[in-house]
Amino acid sequence: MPELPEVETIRRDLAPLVAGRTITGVEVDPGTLPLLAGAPIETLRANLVGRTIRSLGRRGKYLLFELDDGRWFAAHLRMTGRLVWRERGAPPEPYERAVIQLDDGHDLRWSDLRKFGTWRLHASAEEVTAKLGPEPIDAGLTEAQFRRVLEGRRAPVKAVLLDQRRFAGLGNIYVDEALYAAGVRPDTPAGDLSRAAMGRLYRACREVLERGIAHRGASFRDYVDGQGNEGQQHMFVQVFRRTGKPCYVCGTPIARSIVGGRATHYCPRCQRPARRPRRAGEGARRAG
DNA sequence: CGTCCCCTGTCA
DNA sequence: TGACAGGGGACG
Repeated sequence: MPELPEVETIRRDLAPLVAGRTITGVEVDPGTLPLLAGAPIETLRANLVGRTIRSLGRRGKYLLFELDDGRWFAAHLRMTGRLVWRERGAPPEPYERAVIQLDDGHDLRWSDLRKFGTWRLHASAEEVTAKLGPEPIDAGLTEAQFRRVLEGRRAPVKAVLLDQRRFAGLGNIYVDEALYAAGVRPDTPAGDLSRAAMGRLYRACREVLERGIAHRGASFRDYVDGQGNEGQQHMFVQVFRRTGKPCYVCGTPIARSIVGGRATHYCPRCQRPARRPRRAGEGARRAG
């Protein structure tokens, strides 16, 4: 469910509420096995209870609790996960699967309809982020570095943008929105994009993520922020789940297809195929 | 790389 | 009843 803007909104909500708090209890519904990826709940509890939370960070779509023993507790909400701050004794959230109790009388309530979310304890922050690419909104990510990730790739540009090892934080909503804003067709082989198109895409990725944060995330279905409230970004999308509705720019009906295994929405007129088709003999080239 | 799968619910 | 759902890991 949540992509970078949604996770960042939750982080900003919860960070001041959990920083400096000590964890006094951890309860997990035993029916929610995927959450711990096989690790015994007793082990997790032993490692968390008594620890004080130094800070709450985020990398890509991971929420990262920095603990006072130097370790990091990483939570990933996957499709339907929620994490909200509640007073102890408040009624359970819908599909509540786990509770982290804090020493100030509040709980972090973890709910997850589809049970895809994951919790894991890491020895270092680097261990969490080792497999993740840069975030498109990283201040240090230059346009040239962005292009380098796309260059030479035969995979659809949408698949490259969704691959968290290439770039961290983009998901299905923001990728479709970024490709629309850049005027790029999602199934274009990434390496076929012109330099100018890559530049537009670089800026579009940053803009859609920043706009998503400004609107506190997109609540199409399950997402809520750290207080349980919906975001606003779903009211501003240009193409995502607008299949058959007119493009806001040219009026052409928004098309839907499958790219990278995901439902994909685009304007067939505003988003042109690559202007730089691959030449003979270029087909086998690959980038590292 | 694409495909299947995890799980549970909603919608056509 | 079947298709589909803000994700990602395993597989071939």
